[in-house]
Amino acid sequence: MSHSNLAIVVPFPNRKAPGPFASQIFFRSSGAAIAASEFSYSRDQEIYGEGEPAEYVYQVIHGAVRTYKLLNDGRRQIDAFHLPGDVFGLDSGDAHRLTAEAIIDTSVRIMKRRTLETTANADVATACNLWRMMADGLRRAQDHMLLLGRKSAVERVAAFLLEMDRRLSKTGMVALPMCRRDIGDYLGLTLETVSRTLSQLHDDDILSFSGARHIVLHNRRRLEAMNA
Amino acid sequence: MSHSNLAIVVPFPNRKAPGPFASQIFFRSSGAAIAASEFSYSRDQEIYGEGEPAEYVYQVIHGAVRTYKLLNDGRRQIDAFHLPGDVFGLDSGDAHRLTAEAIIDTSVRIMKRRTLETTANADVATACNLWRMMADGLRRAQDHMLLLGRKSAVERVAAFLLEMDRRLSKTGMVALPMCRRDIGDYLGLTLETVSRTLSQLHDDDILSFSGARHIVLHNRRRLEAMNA
DNA sequence: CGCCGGATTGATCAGTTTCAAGGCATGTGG
DNA sequence: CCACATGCCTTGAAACTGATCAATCCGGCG
Repeated sequence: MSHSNLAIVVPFPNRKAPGPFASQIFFRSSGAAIAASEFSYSRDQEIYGEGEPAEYVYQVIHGAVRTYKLLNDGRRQIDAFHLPGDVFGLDSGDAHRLTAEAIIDTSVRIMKRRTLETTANADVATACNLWRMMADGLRRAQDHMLLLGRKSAVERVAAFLLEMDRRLSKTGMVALPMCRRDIGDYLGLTLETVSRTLSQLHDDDILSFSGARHIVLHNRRRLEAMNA
Repeated sequence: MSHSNLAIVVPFPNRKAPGPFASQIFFRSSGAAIAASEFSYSRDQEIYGEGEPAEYVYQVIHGAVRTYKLLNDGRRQIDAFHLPGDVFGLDSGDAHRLTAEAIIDTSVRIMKRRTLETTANADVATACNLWRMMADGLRRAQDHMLLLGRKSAVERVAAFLLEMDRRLSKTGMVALPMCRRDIGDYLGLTLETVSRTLSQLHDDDILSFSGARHIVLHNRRRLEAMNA
């Protein structure tokens, strides 16, 4: 799989983005070609650190990745969860502005930034796709600022559940790769508040559990109404 | 001034960005040319609304602009304040995702998105500048998510003061164009909390007032320490 | 079977919001 | 030129939401 020819193609440009930097990257034998390799990371392993030179762009093959920022005293804000198909590490000038870690065992495809830049300079389609991915990231960040700045705990958790349902629900079941603390650090809440809110939604028959990380949504409409 | 030839040029690519979409746009007689016009808006006038087709990109000439999102019940999150030189309206695919309003009487330079796109397709320098502006916006959003999700009221206000000091302090005096409510809606606080926090910083001799909207910072180091 | 990390739940606490009153500056009209 | 109206800002007191501290509890795994 490594060192194959690669081009960036967005299969359905008009479809709603399924997640952060949502465009899919597919292998293709013709057209602009970019060398790519596969890498694997185990649970909690760092992929890159804030401030490190940003040499590569990544696409999740399977697993899940969190990107975050820290304050001196350890407070953490998770910027985004990256799921299979998502591209991350594209934001960044010379240096990464976030830390990226595997949430669970994860494999990624990596591409050299420089190669990507060169390709984008020559190939308008590639440039457009990169632009679209960047714009998606910005849109997500803007929506998330509204959540962090103005939504209540229930509204945040409802938004999170709907996002995850949309992005990783296969069989009507949401299988969360991340722990309660990660969810809290994504939503600007404590893990206890996340847990309490989920329990409350369970009591209200809006969802049910099969183990803490497997959730079935029973009433998306009510969740959407809560999302404000 | 209207319908002059225009090209996007970043004067000091390596300098720290002074604000959102910080690159400066200058008139130039040669090189890629884009028709631009000037427009004026009075205090509180809407420039564009969320959901409207995004036909233009804007650059503040003088004045100040807020871009924000609303929830159904009127809760508001201000995404950014745009000051002279700043470009806004660049995020957006076909439709604006934010509402833009003049905070005070404001004049802007407008450029057609399509023209800009066409130019960017042909001119690598223009494309790079657009990319840089977009990346700056994303970086700002990421920093702001950390603030909204994890910082205390004092830390938020300290961050705001340092940002405004950097961006619009001429004579050591920060002349704020926006009211306390705007500041609150930017920082995810109420206007009362903003006011109380500023009073507290005044009591601690970190700043002084010449009227509510003219602030002199006396101890940037302490503010920076508070910024966490 | 028992261990261990993660999750839940409870009780209390703190920070911020909310509600309410009053002050100050600006500008307008008498 | 002054009085008053208006909008913004400050300040106070009380209420509330979510955080913190502290036990369990549960489930997956050795």
